[in-house]
Amino acid sequence: MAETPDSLQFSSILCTVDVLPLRVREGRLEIGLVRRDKAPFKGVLALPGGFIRDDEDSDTLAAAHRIAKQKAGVEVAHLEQLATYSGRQRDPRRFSISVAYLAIFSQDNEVQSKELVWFDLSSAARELKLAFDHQTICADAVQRLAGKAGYTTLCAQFAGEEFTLPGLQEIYEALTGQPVSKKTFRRRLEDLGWAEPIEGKMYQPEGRVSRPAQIHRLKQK
Amino acid sequence: MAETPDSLQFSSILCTVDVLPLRVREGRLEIGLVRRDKAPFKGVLALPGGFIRDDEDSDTLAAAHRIAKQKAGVEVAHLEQLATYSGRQRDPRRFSISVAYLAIFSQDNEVQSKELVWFDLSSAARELKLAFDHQTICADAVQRLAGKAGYTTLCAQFAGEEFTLPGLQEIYEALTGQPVSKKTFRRRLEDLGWAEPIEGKMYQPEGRVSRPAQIHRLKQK
DNA sequence: ACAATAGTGTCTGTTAGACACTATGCC
DNA sequence: GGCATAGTGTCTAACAGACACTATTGT
Repeated sequence: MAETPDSLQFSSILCTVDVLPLRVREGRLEIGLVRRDKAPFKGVLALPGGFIRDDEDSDTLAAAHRIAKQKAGVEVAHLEQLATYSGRQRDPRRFSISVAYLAIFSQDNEVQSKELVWFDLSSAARELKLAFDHQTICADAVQRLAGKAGYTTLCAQFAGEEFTLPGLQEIYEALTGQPVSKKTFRRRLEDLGWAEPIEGKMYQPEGRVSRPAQIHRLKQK
Repeated sequence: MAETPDSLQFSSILCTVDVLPLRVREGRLEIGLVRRDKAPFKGVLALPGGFIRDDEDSDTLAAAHRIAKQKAGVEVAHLEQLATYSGRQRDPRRFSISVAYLAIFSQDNEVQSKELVWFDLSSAARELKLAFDHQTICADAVQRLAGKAGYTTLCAQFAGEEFTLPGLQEIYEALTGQPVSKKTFRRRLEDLGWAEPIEGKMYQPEGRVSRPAQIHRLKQK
């Protein structure tokens, strides 16, 4: 790694982190965007982001945590690195590097933020005009989420501590964009074996006239 | 992204790229490492890497290309971003960011390099003492390669322009670490449909007494 | 003919999905 | 009982893997 003289080690590269605030509402996968209040791209929709503070942040994950908390007001359930975007062209000012993180907000505690505006993620990736290369980043996120929904506990991150199987399935379908048969979904869950029922705890929404659903949680270990 | 005053935009963050030179030889997935000739970690095995030159490199991918070419001597068949590693602790000098790239060298043109020393990747990830957090990076690479071997053209990148199905299967097994039944492997390939035989072109190694194998290539489009 | 590897045909156990059925809550 | 949703049983068609078979080369 150390190939260049010390004089080169202070670079003029912009080091930033962008977060993709994500949630599932009413069966739709949504992303929270902000309207930029500064140049460049003033007034344009963008991912929330910020410079890495090498004095405050211990690493880029910590920077993502700081930015997510600051923009969303609540603690993020799960942060996961998506990819890093860079180039001399992507920021009109100069060469920039941005490490992008998926920031998953669970249905447990609603985001209360005046800054964030929520959009359907796949629409944002296809139709919205976003600042920098943020549209590309959103498109990559769609891919990643669909790919990992099946064989990881990602869906449960969106759900929160406790969840019902119909609720989890709704999240799964929002992430993949595909409907699944109820039986198939539950069988796969059974096989993976990372969920367990909370004995005797049921979920019945306000004024809903139907059989209540068994509440589950992630197994520890 | 622009939240801080201009004075903060020149950071003292070390921006680097690390490449993971990868190849398959005799059914083993190997990684090429260098022995560092400078501090920190002088004399220790490490991934080849270098600082991002914001004047020469158009982005981190270009930087990875430059470094791969420089260390390996030949053109790399495929470069793919793995992840980004960062922190105030990982480099003893100061806060550093490193974007890691998988650099796949095909069996078409052998790497001729005095600098690179080749190790079994999974052993390197488990047993070798490497500089910085390079051991973690190698472990992540093992995961990524095993995961993507099945449903992408990754194996074909290792093979090169033209390949035989037995050869491709050997690569697949090296990446996943698992044997596959010949029938299953070929059926999957058939279903995915991204390979096609080159009519009439066969492969017969020097002095091998056996039926020759049909040579294939990737379909365009 | 034989050794060695390429490539195929077929059988069988497993799995995904459709669909119909039962269960349980509130009115 | 009726409605709505939760959860299960079962059948079928597709698929994966094992294994044995055929094919093609050089000696």
